Amino acid sequence: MSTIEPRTLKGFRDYLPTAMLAREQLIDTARRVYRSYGFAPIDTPALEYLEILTGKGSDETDKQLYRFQDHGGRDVGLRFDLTVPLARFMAQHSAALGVPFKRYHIGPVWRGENTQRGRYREFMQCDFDTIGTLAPAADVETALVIHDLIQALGFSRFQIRVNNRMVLNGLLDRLGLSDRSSAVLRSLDKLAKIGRDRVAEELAQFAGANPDQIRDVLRLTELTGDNSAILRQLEPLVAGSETGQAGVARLDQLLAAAAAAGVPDNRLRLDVSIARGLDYYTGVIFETFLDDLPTLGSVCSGGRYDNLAALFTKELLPGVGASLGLDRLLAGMEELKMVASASTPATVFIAFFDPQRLVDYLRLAANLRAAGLGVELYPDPKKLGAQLKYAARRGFQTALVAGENEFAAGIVQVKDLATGHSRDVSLAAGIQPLLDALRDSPPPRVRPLP
RNA sequence: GUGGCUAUAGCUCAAUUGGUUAGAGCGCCAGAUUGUGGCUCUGGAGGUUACCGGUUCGAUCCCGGCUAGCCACCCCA
Repeated sequence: MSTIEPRTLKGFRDYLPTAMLAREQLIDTARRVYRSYGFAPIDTPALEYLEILTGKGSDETDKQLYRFQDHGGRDVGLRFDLTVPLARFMAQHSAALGVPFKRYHIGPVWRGENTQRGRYREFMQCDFDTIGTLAPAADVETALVIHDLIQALGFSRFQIRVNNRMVLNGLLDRLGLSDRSSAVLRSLDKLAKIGRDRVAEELAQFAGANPDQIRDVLRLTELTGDNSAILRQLEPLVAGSETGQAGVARLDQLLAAAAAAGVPDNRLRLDVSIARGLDYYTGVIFETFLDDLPTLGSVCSGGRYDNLAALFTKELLPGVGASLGLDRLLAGMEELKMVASASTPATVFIAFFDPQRLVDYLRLAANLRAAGLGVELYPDPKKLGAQLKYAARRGFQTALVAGENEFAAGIVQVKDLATGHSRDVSLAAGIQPLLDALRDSPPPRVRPLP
């Protein structure tokens, strides 16, 4: 009988324990950081009515939607991100929730686009957003969360690039290009990659800009210096545009506040050429790049969107937030050797050494688990060497070895699997001395870069 | 979605101008005086050369298709 070839769809992946432990640890870290700012968890369905999802991001995102008819003939789609479902969610529940509402949402999203390193068709996003306030404080807080998050995940060399759509829109308004802003921004965004000459070409070709307009847009690319220097050079460029000036003011405020809150200047960089992001962004925009993997793309992006919920309700529900691309970040961390090779979540290994003592091993394991430790008891009374090898491979921190001699003496051998050293701990006075011996910090599963 | 490159054991790679039983290292399993792993030694398992088809006396090798991965475009986490 022939077998079915086991395989997975393009862009979809299996996760083995080593990868999954790392994923779960990243999720735990994100959850901890989000909660520390008061964001509360929500969840929404993977599947939405198609009309909820279409027309929210851009033409491109509509093309990438996984869509089909369900068994009842309804047109449905898999969510493309977590922000559009949030807009729907808020329109439905804002009365019950009240504003401002801060939520985080961790879950998979699906995009039917071509795959590459760090680009998958199914991937996990970890969003946090603040809904129902236009306050600059919420923008600042978004930057702080991104910073705390990436740092908590073990990175020290990264850059959050920040810009504001109002600055760009104000400038384009002044130049009479606002009706072609998407095309202009798309070209401008490629600056770092294709250079200013080709940006100029594209501006003429795709945005129909005249030479004067092109020259003025390209002035944006000539800004140099630190954040405050760029701000000063930006001011004259938006002079006369109320929107543009407001945008510069908000950037100024954001950068000053973030710096005051302890974000180093080199980690939060004003970059007027970052423009992309989905069409729904209206204010501040964030993108986060790892210094050591600049080609990986942004691992945490977001911004302010003041009109998104307007598609679902007449109520004014502005929002600001960002999304951590967990799977992309993990792909980067694997490349940077930041992912530990442990494949067990437990730290304590108990060797099944004496076949007559199963009950004693089980009791010991139970006592340690009751104290909050992760404990695995080997199922077979195999050769001790083989058991220790198994334990070391899996990444256990400590092995407990007890045979006839130890039981007779009322002790257990506590073996540090990293160093190979072991010592005897008495069980005569109860489990506490053993717990003390095991209390040493558990192995880090993700190593920070030097 | 478009274009290019690639595809051999769990992983990294070999295999003379297409030639018969496709190899190595690492890993895995089992041993090396019946209580201690990471070093060493021995043995073993594991491949319809991604899959389907074509050319040929004969295909891992040449051709086509398909699937997947990577790169660029596009876009994005």
